[in-house]
Amino acid sequence: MLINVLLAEDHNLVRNGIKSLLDSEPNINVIGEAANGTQAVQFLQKTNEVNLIVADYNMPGMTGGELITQLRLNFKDLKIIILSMSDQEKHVFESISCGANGYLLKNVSKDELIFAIKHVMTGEKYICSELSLRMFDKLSNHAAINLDGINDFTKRELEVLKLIASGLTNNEIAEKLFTSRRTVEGHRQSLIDKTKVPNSAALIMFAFRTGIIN
Amino acid sequence: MLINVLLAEDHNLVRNGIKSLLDSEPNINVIGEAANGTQAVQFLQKTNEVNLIVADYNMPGMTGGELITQLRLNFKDLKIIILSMSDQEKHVFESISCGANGYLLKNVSKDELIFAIKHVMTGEKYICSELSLRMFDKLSNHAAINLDGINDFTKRELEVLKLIASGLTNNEIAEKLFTSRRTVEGHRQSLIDKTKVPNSAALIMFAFRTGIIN
DNA sequence: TACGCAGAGAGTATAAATACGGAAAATGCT
DNA sequence: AGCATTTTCCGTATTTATACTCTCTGCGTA
Repeated sequence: MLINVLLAEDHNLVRNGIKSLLDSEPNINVIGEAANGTQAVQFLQKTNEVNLIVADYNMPGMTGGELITQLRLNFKDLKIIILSMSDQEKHVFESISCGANGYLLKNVSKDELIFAIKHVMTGEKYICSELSLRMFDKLSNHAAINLDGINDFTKRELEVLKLIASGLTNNEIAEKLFTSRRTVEGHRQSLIDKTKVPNSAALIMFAFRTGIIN
Repeated sequence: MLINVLLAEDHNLVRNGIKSLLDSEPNINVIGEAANGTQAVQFLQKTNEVNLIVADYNMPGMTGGELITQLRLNFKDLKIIILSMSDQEKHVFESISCGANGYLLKNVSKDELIFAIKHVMTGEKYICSELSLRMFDKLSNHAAINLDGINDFTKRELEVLKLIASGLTNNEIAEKLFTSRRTVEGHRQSLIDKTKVPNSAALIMFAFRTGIIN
């Protein structure tokens, strides 16, 4: 199965490098190149042989999100892999939610790029390993503290904690729980004491990190 | 570069299947097989030619975590890839934190298995794409609100937001930023206004969910 | 049964956050 | 350069949170 690839990247040197990498792979054929989003769209309109586009997130003219949206709208079966220098989470989220099938950092290996292309062609999504591991770290940090068992809150305290997090004041919480404001304040206090944080804002941070809230 | 692999898996059929997959790959050589953790350790003690072990998480005799810990302790340079049917997060966390270099679900493709082996041999960690995407979903739930573009904070506001999150009071923040408490309060207020939340606790929640803080 | 202990509930006083209002400085756009 | 907008800054009044201390109740146990 031959995969026809369109390469969209504004820096000549980078584009040529990637092209030569892909050309050395028997099942992958770079049939077009573009230096910006507009060129890429024009190329796709001329021919319908492209299976997959590998596009830089940061190209002049339009943002990565705009490009993806437009591609997804006009070329339904086209697979889209975003190559980016940016490890900013919001770019990853934006790309995927706009319809990209893959998101790779520019420091991926040749092997990973080729695997990603083949994987995406099977209909799956792919996020590069480095980003995956970073997500893993983030999640495991949350989970790790949870296992430390420092936090033994009472049911009532947990109840109050969740209501604080949802933005209610002590008074409102008191009404909801049919008790007095002072009692709620007491619970809030013991939550703060137990977690050894200085105030409510930090309490929410703690609860979030430990996975009590999410 | 030839990679010598030890295959540890208690089900004969599965083990044979994986062996035939790997044998068809030119750079990978399955030099040993084991049906449980003990056999695997014995094999490794007899020869020091194994570069990488592909081991099932659930084998009789010892738990996955125990096996990994023991391998990591006694065979320092050995790369460890865990193959598992379990997508339970805690197994992934446990495996990686015990020293595994990779964690794959048993439904990975041949291509992904081979890529994972090569990737791990370069010294990197690898978690299979399906699990990565699941983590991504988890995190993107938090970040989804981020794309709504409600939040266009000024530099100053972001600075204040992070300090609030770290548990400082308005006064302390004021000192840190060489400004007055009233100014900080103003920033806090506009943060609350912009995010349309009722108070600071909810503000922290918002910031967390949108990925501004982590 | 008496004891200690932990959770729930509460009073008082102080510190801090929030609402409302407004002015100077910086910035962006013709 | 001129205008509108945003950002930064601050004052006063009110509401809310925090600190400290205390009682009451249920529960396990010596």
